[in-house]
Amino acid sequence: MASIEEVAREAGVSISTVSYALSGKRAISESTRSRVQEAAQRMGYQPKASARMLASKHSQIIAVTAPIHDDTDREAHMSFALEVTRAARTHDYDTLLLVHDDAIEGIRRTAATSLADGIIVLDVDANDERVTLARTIACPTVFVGVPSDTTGLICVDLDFETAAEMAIDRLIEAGRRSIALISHSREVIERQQNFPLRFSKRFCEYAAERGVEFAVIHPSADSTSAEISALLERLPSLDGLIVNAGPEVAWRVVPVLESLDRTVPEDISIIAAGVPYSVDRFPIPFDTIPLDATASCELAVQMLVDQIEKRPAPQEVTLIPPSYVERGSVRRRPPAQEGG
Amino acid sequence: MASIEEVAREAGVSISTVSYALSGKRAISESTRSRVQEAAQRMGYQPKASARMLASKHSQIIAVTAPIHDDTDREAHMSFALEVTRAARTHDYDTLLLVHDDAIEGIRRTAATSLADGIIVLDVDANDERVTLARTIACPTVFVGVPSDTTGLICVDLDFETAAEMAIDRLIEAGRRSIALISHSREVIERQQNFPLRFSKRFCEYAAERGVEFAVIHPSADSTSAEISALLERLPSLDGLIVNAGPEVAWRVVPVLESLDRTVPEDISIIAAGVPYSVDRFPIPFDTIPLDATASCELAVQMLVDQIEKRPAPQEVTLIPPSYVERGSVRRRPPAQEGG
DNA sequence: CTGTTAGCGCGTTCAT
DNA sequence: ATGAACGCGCTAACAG
Repeated sequence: MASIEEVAREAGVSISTVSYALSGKRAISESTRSRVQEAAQRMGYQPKASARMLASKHSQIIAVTAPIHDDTDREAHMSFALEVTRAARTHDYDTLLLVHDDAIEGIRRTAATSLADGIIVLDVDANDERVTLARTIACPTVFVGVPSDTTGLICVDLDFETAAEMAIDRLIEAGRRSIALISHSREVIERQQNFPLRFSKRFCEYAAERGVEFAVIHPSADSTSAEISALLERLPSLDGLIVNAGPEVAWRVVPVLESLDRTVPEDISIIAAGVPYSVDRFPIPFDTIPLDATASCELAVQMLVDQIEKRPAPQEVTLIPPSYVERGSVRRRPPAQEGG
Repeated sequence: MASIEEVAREAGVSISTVSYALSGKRAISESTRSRVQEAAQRMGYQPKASARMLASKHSQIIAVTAPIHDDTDREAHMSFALEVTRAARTHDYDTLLLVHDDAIEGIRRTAATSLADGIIVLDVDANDERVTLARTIACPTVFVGVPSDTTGLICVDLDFETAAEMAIDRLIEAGRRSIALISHSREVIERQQNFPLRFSKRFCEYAAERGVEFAVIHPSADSTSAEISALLERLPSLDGLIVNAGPEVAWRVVPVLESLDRTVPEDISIIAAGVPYSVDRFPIPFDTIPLDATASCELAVQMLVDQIEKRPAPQEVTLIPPSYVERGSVRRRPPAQEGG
């Protein structure tokens, strides 16, 4: 309510002195500074956001675009939005949520009106329309996720390729030789959400490289049981599973396997990889290569703020190295009797 | 990028003419208006948000506070945040997300700096600290949820009391005489999140009124099975269940009942009431009295915008009448053989 | 009734 | 440490 002018009067100094005293952008004698600060305190002075924005050319607002599809995991979405917001606050930014069906409109508008100083793009598809847009607007943008053409973009994400390798390595180390990937549903794949694609692509390549038998399925929550049954018919000697799918699917895996007379982790060892939810409280907790929303978002916000504040952002794509958390769903198997 | 001045020059008129032509707040001859509009279009003119805010004293921004606890249902949270955002856009407002641990700070700051024109409060506890704060700030506020003392507040929510009655009535109509409520976890209750309290309170009152046997349990996801077993020992003739709990609990109910040799809906009929998630794809879809995020949020935003734009908001508390959706989880039971 | 001039809102920052 | 210009759009008051 109180304006800078009233504070100035109260403290018996000029307006600019108040501004400098409070912002610290110029040296002010200790006595005046404290008088000013007390006056500001007393009157509950808060600079009007609009005036500050107009004068400083910074809104201290970051727009977050998170389009919602029917198949999006809202829980994961919320976690990322939450973490972006948290991280932004540590840099003194607020976040504007753009979840409208027309993401393009929101981005264009917030950028064109200088409502937002920068943009965080969540849930990136391989050929995301927001990619093209990001190149045309003059507003710092960071993608949490990696589209297929990253030219001129700044992207942050878990290193899904290495995660896939790591998961396979672990299973092979445990003596597993027939490994399947339970990937995301067909809808997600068709929409070309990119991290499931990247993960499954590298899974296939690397499994072939390492010379193990492998397969990929794309169940939805409803079809989990049927798809796993079919999988076991195709790969009767299946002894390793990597789960890179939504929680609804993931948490049905063990019950389904048990109904098919397979024990976990003895008959079949399981790793959840690149999943943003916690698998602690599953019937059998899975070894996990977590998709850490906090880490991705903090890094993304950091890079965005660097861009906004003109610190040069060095590289286009930053991949976060995966980590491995053991919880007992992978067990060493005695070497199979060779050749039957 | 282009300013109003450049548009004025391009169109060969004064700045104010441009403003009036674009805002429509005064009549402008058709010829000039179209010239102005074309010029604005051509130059991609968008008024700078900060300047507009400063001049108009409106930010066109609504702050949304949604504190996250360990036990909050992030999916539901996201749905509400999403719906508020959608609704806000239809009134030409954007939404600022306040999920910081310190909700108070966020509210105070956005209100004091006039960053936000109004505030939507989600996930309201019975004695929510944000209630006191809302009374002290001069910023329009609407609560989605009803705290215990609503003096001077504007609140919108599902009518949980009537929902409880409706669920009981339905079960009694179906010949059920021993009804339990599966309520939210103990953590939620201890935090005094208010709608579970309101629902279970009315459930007990009304069940007693109607003269049926009743009980309430508060399982967490992990303890669902154990708590339901115990419930059946306490109420061996249990034949009706009302579920007002999170999805993790809800979706375990049927498997647990089946493991205890109870069939649904024959032995035990079930209604999900006041839940914000879809129960369509449960093993057995439940009859539902939905907690409709869209309806609540649209109404809340409408009332907030009315307040902001000084249309008088008449009442303190607006309760949305519940609706009943049949999906086949309630079945009429032949009248029990009286007295054994 | 249409168009213009002028002043405002409120911090920030340069030049003195 | 201060006065004054500035950022940019809105709108009341005035003129044609």
